[in-house]
Amino acid sequence: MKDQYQPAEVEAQAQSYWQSNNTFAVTEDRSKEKFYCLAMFPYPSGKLHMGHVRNYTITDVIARYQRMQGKNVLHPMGWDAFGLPAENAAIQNHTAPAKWTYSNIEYMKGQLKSLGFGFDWQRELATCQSDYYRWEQWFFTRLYEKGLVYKKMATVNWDPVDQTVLANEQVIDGRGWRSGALVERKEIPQWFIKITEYAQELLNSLDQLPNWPEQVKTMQRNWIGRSKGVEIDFALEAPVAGIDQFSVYTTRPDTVMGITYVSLAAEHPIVLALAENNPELAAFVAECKQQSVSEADMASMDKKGMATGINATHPITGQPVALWVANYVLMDYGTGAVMAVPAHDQRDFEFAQKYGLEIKQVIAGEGDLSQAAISEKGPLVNSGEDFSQWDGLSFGKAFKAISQHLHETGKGRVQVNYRLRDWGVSRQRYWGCPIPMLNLADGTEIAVPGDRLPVLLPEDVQMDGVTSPIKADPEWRKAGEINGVTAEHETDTFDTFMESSWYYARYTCPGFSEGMLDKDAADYWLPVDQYVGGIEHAILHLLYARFYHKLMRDEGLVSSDEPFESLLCQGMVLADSFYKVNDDGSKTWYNPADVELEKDSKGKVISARHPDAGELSLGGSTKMSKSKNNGVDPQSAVDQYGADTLRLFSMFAAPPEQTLEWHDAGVEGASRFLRRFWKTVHGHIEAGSPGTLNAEALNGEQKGLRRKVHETIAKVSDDFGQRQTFNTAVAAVMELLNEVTKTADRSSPDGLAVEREALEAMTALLAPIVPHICHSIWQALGHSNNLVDQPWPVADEQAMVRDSLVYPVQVNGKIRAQLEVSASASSDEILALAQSESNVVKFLEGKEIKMSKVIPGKLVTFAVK
RNA sequence: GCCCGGGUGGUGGAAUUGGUAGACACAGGAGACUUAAAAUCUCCCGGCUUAAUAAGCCGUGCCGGUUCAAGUCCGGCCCCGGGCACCA
Repeated sequence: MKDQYQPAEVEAQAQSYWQSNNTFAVTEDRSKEKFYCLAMFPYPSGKLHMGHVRNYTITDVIARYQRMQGKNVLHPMGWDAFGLPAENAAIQNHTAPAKWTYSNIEYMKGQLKSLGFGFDWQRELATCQSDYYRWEQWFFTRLYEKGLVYKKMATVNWDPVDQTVLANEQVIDGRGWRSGALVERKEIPQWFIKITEYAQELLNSLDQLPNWPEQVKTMQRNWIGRSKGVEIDFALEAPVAGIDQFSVYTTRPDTVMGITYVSLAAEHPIVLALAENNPELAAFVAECKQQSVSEADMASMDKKGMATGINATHPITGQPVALWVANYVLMDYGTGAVMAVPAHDQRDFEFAQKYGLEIKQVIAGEGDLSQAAISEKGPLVNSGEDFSQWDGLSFGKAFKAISQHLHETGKGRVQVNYRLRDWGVSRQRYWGCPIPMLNLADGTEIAVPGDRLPVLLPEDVQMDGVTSPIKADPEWRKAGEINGVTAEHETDTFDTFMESSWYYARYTCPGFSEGMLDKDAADYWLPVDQYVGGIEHAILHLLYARFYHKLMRDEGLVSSDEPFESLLCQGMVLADSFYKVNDDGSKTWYNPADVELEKDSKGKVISARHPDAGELSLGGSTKMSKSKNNGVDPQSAVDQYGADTLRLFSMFAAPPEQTLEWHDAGVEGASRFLRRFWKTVHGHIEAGSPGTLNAEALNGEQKGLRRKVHETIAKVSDDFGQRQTFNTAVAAVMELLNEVTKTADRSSPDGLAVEREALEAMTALLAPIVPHICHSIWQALGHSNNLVDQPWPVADEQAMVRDSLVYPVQVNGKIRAQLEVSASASSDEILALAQSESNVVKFLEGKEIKMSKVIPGKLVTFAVK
């Protein structure tokens, strides 16, 4: 063993050992318990960032820990390779998205290998390869045949200058990111998958996921948003373009007597018909179209409306109700019409105040109706002469009575609704999986027949920055004739969530060419035992993957109901961001690595400079992202300190669920610890051969060290296996090394035996986190087996027994003394001793003891008056 | 705006079921070793009272409550982060 720790050499040696022994390749070994450990696969954006390092270190630690428990562990890796950034990069760098993507994959794969992650690389897959996406196409055609897929008009962001559809991310302050033109809403035909048919099951089976964070389940429940309400029909006073009625949905039928107007979406057929003969209304409709489709933008914009000039009839009172057009009502959600009760809904209240509409209280409650709506539920009031029997009813009773009345008069029905909307999977972009549909000259469409799959995406293309190459190429569209009718390929591609919704299943049989999944392999490995990924995926990705799993189950491809048995959502890795405002008001973001910081005496950043750009503004600590250019490249840390140091630091810096604010400082400490560990082992080996450990023959100090060893084993096992708090596990091992350095006795064989036991335990406990250095040390300690397969150490209860305990003594909740007592002392004995402690006596003197108690193993407490 | 999290020393964090707030580190300070530097080692390190110790008081975003005891539970607020369906 060398006396100096040399990470580059140690890491190269361990990595080549694993590679030549094929250590991480696994098969369906039915003699062992399986464990499928999965990290969310990366988008190949160019380089790894700290979020990746954090994510894959967590799964690698869990995978290696489970393997040391004797399990057959699958830990695969692949690439979420389709997506928008490839198109942008291709335009910028005058290359093709495929070429850019493949070269990123190659580079990032090298980085992953240099970090020593134990992936089974034989199972690597990239979603942009046709042997992957062909099965996604096949599956979509199956869903189409089953009636789970349909086409409808849906709204997109339209850039009128570039004549192109924009992603929400590409709309900045209502304008297209490249053209700067005001974005418009546009309706185009798009494909949808009926996730709403599975809404109830997706909701119910959340209850069968005890190992998912409560936070994520709550978010998904709210997203699905099951509600029970009433659909109510409104008749128009006079038909408009043949339409004589419309419907609204409400969860508050108890407030119907307070309806004073109804809001329609700008795209509502009634509004469109009226606008034809009303230029003012047409102008307002056009104005409503000039905004982004994102819900966040909708909710934060100014609420605007305009009276249509026509009335509907209140379904119960028969009174006229004014019809308004409002910019916050969207045709895509629900019925495109909303009943308004300004007295009991805050948004309606603000709208009514702005336009001077009637506010009619029909629910009793605390509050001032000239200031705000009373939105809490309460007893009904002002139901009117004909319906005075409803006055005083609670919400539940009113719901029943009013929905019953609507049902009997044929003007409404109780209905369960979901906030969840069907999954729109059409994208008007090039770098994605072609949607396997054929558009026929007669206006109908059919699925691409199985013998014509896959529909290949050409990779050798030129991007012009505006039109998708497959949309621009008439040759690509040509699909011959079907039953004598000319057919053309659909030129839209799939949402990339389609690929990430089933990759976890394909890892079980990545080379299978007979079908989407090899059922034997899929049934052996699935469900995933531990899934780890960023909290930002808590809703969309995880909901779509759960949905896909149920679709695959119903197709007979998998046997389980849920894809991910246990979920760990790591917090985001944040980094400081820095920008400069350009002349046109846009911002240029500078990478933290290139920014010089000036700090005050307390270490707080007060200003930032860039060598070229000069003084910068502070953008705060935000999620590492391309758009803010604040990704931190882990490569420099690997080059300087080695992979183990980076792995150790990223596990030590914070618990996994918590956001991690990245600062370079601190990595040094992890490196120092590894050097000390190496040096201690080296010194121990130089000191001579240990004797056989004889627990009975040890002196007090040796017993003390041994107790610490076994306490640490117990603590780390709990932290890895149950709590998943890797930071405290590392801290516990650091404490043990401090103890070894301080108290190890190298002058006797007994002392060396205790130290040997401590160092071997530390090596095994740290192996999942810093596998390279542990691999070397394990060999240096005379072992010839692969540490990866070494059984996890077990704490010896006997070694942890204590002779005496120290109790803090509280009087009225304040600590007044520390009391050392024999471990066998009774509560009464402990109380008596505590009462005679001089500093305790001081606070008990002349007072009446109201309560005294010993909490075994914890503390002694008195309450006095 | 709506849904979900978070806020503890100069910094990252610890405190697992209401029971010793600040483990373990980073940064900083003092010293040892060294011709010097790096590395390493030792000690100090929330605030206040005190020469110092003993000891005491205050202290976990803010305000209030429950309890012998609150970082932890309850009510109200402030700030920060994530998601909001076409970023992945």
